Amino acid sequence: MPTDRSSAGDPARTLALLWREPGHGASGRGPKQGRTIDEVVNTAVELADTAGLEAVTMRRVAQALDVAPMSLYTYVPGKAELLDLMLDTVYAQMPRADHADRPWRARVEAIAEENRALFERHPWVAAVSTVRPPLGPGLMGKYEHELRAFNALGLDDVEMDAALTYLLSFVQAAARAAAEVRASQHDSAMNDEEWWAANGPLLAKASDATKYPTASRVGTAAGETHGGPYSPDYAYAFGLRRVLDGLGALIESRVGD
Amino acid sequence: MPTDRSSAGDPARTLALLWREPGHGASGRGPKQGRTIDEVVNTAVELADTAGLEAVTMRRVAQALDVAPMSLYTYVPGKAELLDLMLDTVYAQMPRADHADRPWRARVEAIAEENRALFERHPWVAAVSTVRPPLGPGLMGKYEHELRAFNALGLDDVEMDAALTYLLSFVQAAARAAAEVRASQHDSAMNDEEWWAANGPLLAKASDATKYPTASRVGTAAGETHGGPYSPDYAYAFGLRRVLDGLGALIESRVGD
DNA sequence: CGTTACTCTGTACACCGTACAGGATACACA
DNA sequence: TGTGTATCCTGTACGGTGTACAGAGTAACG
Repeated sequence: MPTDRSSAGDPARTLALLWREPGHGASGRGPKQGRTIDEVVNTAVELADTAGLEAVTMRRVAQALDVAPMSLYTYVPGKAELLDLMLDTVYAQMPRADHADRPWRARVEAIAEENRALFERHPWVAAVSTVRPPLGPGLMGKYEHELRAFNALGLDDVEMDAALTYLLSFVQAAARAAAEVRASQHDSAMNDEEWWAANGPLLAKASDATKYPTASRVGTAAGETHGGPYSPDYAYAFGLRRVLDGLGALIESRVGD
Repeated sequence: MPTDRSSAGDPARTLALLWREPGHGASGRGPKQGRTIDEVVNTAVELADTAGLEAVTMRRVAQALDVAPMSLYTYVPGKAELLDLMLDTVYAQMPRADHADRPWRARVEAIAEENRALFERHPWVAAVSTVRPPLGPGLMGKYEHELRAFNALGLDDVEMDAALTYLLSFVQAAARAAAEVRASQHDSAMNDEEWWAANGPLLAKASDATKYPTASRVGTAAGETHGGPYSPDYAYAFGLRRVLDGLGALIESRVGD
């Protein structure tokens, strides 16, 4: 359930919020705000971390801040912009250690790991859309940092962006799948093994192995190996190697390295 | 917004529905159902195709069938199971041409294209979760067909499953991104170019290019090349080459080919 | 000191999935 | 043939969502 992100509403207002420009209530007239934007955003992030993105409702955020729901709209134009601010905040908190002296594979793998850690600490991030990202300081710093991993590899600017997008898209897809697995185990009250045990026999009866020989052989082998129909960890490890090899084919065709 | 899928409720009931087992109202007592399950599912699919997944509500599906909303619950245990049936239905309609005589790259690329076509005809499919897929005839046929592309490449069963999962995950992520771009252009009343034109200058003022030199250089180059912040077509073409190269490194390490 | 801009709040609306109870229907069986 | 009963269909209702709107209170400006 990727929740809606800003893109609606006034882009200028959204940018001003992201960069914390003083605007809006700068005239000073009227009562001061009882909370700060950062308190609102941090509360929402904590709520999302502990209770999931679907728990981030204007009413619940307001309740956590001990404020009436409609008061939030004096801090933020709407929920979409709040999500933008949440995203940029967690982006800003990511580590930015310099990897310049390491070989390119290690650099790229480090970027992947940093993002994997982000999705582990904030699983809800995997569920929100990242086309048209929130152009705040958090994203800019992240983008700058991550692009550097692709420096001096013989790629042109457009290819650098594409390579990074490709890498991040893989990590996000893996994290999304992992989050979906966790969610399905949580709200179905039966874990993967139980589900597999309950569905396997029924499935064998309904579909016969003679009609889908490859599928039943491979599916059974994979299911037994992973202890369920899908293993996020294995999929990430397997996929990351392919991603690195795929980028390697491009990079090594450009520079001897 | 990946909507919830079954996994809740009785797995046996769901499987019986997917395989169209006669069960449930088989006793014949009472009035006959005025619609068929297929009518319900097909109506929901059409609704999703033309108006998006968020338009698929029990009320709207019922209205399209000229039936009271609660009547749907005599055909289907709930919305999650309806989604399972929708998914399996569109899976069943995918082409299954035999690619056995073509080289492996062409086979794998054909699988990618078939899925890309699926996501183009039914954009909502990209938004629903595929861990714990609906184990119906549609999915089984698809799985069987797609696994064959990885036959005789020296991969063991677990690797075949992982390779296919990796490929499909890429295509789905690309389709998701494409759908999100379309959605953001649709509901924000401004297309990517307008958004870029509106945000570019503001962004340049807020963030300065000296602080994010790589980001602004690369971002500008990519934005100008794609006519916006993200080009789904370019990302797909770029990514598919990397995916094939990455799988190639694995495959060619197993068999001389 | 009055005006005015601003914060905060309660109420209300349209929508969602679906639990529940009751009426209509048509087969199974005495 | 009459009756019991399983099933279909329906209307109403509940708790949830984001947020539009109107009003009350507050503090700085002219």
